[in-house]
Amino acid sequence: MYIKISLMNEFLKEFKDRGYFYQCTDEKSLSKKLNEESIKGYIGFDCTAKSLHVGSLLQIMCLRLMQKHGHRPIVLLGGGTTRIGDPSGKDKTRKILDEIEIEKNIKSIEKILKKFLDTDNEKVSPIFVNNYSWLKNLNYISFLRDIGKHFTINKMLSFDSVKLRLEREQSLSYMEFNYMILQAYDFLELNKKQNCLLQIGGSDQWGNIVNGVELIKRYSSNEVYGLTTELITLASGAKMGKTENGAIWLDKELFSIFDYWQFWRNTDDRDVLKFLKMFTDLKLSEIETVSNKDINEQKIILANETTSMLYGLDEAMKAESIAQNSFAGNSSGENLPDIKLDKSNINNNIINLISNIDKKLSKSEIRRLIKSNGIKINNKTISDEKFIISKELINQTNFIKLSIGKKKHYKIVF
RNA sequence: GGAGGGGUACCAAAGCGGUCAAAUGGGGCGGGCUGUAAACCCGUUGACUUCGGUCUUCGAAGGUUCGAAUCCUUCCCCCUCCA
Repeated sequence: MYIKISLMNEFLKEFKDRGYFYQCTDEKSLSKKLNEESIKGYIGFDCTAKSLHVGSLLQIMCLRLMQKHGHRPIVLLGGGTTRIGDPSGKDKTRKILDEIEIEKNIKSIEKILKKFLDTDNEKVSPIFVNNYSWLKNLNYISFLRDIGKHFTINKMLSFDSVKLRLEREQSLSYMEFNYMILQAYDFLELNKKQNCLLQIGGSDQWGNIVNGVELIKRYSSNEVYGLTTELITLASGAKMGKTENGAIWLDKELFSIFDYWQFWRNTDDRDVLKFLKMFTDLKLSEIETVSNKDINEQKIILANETTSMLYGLDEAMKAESIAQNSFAGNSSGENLPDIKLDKSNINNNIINLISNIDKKLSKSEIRRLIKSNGIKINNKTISDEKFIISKELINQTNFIKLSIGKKKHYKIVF
């Protein structure tokens, strides 16, 4: 298993050095292959949501890394498999989405991926495929005969995705049970049509990936490879990219650029170095230099790198200056993005005003916030829930600054 | 198909006729300490409120009762064992 460093392929080496690597079906042979030629490799994305979130970022980084080393990524948008639902890591059967929604999701997800990937260089530009195009026409009987015969139930039952579900006594439908076969079939299809030799996925995809590799071996005797990435565990034990208020979306409509920057800025000390390696383009040698800096500076670098990768340098800089401005003591909030409110909010009650800004907050919650000193107007704590937003509060430049807690600041323009 | 167990707030889990808007833990939120970190401490965690209260919640629908998360009936869902 051990490979001399000198012989190890550059792509694989970086894959490991950056902490992506979890396991590989045949590392030595894959390394050799990658050294010999430029190959195509694929990653499948689920299309249950209208956007991707930070949880998919590692996979996206893998696609970028392939490009960087001259290999061509295939992005499989699971229009077909999303109709089934992957049981891996799930306790319950997911909602099954309707077709129109899935198609919509696919389009917007593709758009996001294109922001991350190099689409100009023809040799490595990503190939987008939708497995619905081949899955929809499958004939059940011939599929069972050609593909189904290569799978034994005995083995399928031994895969974690199935085993765990059964052990926990949660039901697993026959439909979901078939998911792994379909994913294996996807790989076969991509191998046949695109000569795709590699599938990358999260470590929870190992079973599905191995199935594909073995199916191809049996079906066509081709040798293909599977590679999985480390499951990202945060120091706090929480899941990466999920907060109480929802996912960290890679789409400014769903999650603002500033909040995205803030997400990275607020990284746990213990995760900073790991994230710099995983989610930035900084060279490992640069990261070493960075890691000697003050921890908060490191976080700013991390936030700038990740934000500019998705939204461009200008936006990242803007976010940084907003942050500096709103967290540096008694700033006026000048640089915050404008939130326009109707003039009728002048002379309105503070509770109504906040409720108009953040629809998710109930009035009871706002009252609670006021009681516990969580609300500020122009940096002054408001302790009276009957407080009226008077004209006098609005400053020369025609806005007021509203702070909810320590981290949420709004510039309200009338 | 038969026998049993169970469905309680974001999650887990108590309650088993009134004192239950519902113990406790986790999570979340706010405050304190700090570094926009962690750990720790405090508060809070159904909605609306003129702060007096009012309204809606314990799988669903009915019923008994002055009064139900708690008792009864029917239905739906989950699990275990037997066939």
